[in-house]
Amino acid sequence: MVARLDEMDRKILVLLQEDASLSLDEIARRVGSSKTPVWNRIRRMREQGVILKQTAILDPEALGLEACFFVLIRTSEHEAEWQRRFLQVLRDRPEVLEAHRLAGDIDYILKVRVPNARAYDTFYQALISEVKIYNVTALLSMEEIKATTVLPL
Amino acid sequence: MVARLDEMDRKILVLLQEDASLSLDEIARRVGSSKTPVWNRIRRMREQGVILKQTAILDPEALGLEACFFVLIRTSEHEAEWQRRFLQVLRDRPEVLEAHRLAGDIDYILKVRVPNARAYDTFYQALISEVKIYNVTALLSMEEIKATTVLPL
DNA sequence: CCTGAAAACAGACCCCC
DNA sequence: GGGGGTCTGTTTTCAGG
Repeated sequence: MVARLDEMDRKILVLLQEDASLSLDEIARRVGSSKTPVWNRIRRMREQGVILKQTAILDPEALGLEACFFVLIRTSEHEAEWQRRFLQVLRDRPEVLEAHRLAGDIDYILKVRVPNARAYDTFYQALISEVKIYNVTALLSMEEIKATTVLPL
Repeated sequence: MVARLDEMDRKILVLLQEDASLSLDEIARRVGSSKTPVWNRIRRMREQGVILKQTAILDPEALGLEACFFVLIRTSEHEAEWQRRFLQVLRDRPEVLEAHRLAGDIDYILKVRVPNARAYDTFYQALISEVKIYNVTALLSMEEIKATTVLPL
């Protein structure tokens, strides 16, 4: 599962995380190599699943998605069928940007992006109507201090 | 701050969020337009800051970043100087992928990606040695159910 | 594994509608 | 604001060291 990468691979990944629109020539120049080897390494890392996709990062505020909530969920249900339905709801709802199953007394955490608090309430009502949940705490973000997709290499 | 976008702009953004490596011709074909108008719209959305950047999304597991923590922080300090130092630490630390200032009794939430629990402890020790913090709860992710950069349009 | 060249392709920008 | 064409640069492939 863990890919074996050398220093050159890592340098390429650092650059691609910063700006995936860099040309091969430019990447090659910055890592001290040339086009073809860089291209082969990128292709290999794609095939290995190290590079998952190439995406455009948008500004949520500019799109009117001005509210961000972290939702802490406790549940009494731990049956397979309940969990299957719960996960399906999370995956189907586009306002759920992240969902993790946790260790400890809180069972799940969600990150939810919506236009405003009203829209969060709509989401919340829909969620609890679809699956039974024991306890929910919503943490409202006042300020996004940092948000990056760049992983530490 | 909120950009005015029409249906065509939104369709283009949906495609670019899915796969930013699509060619202009391909995007134009799928949204029912042609190269030049699509190119002009993308350029405009870049200039407006709707499109922030283009990036490669990597698989954290494949890079050996197998531990993910959500960190809930309470602080007694609310002075400007303390806050400035705290935010600087968060921005400087590459393992902090997200940081939000919250409303309510929890002051901050962080998302932290590290190779393992040992590395989290190292981060935690460094954090509390650099700034005074009243109370910290770390939530360990057992399973990433969903993680997307695709915003709902 | 790298270099260098060649071919296919896509981006950027024109002018005309 | 959209459409077509063109030049330029980039990606991708391949032969050879």
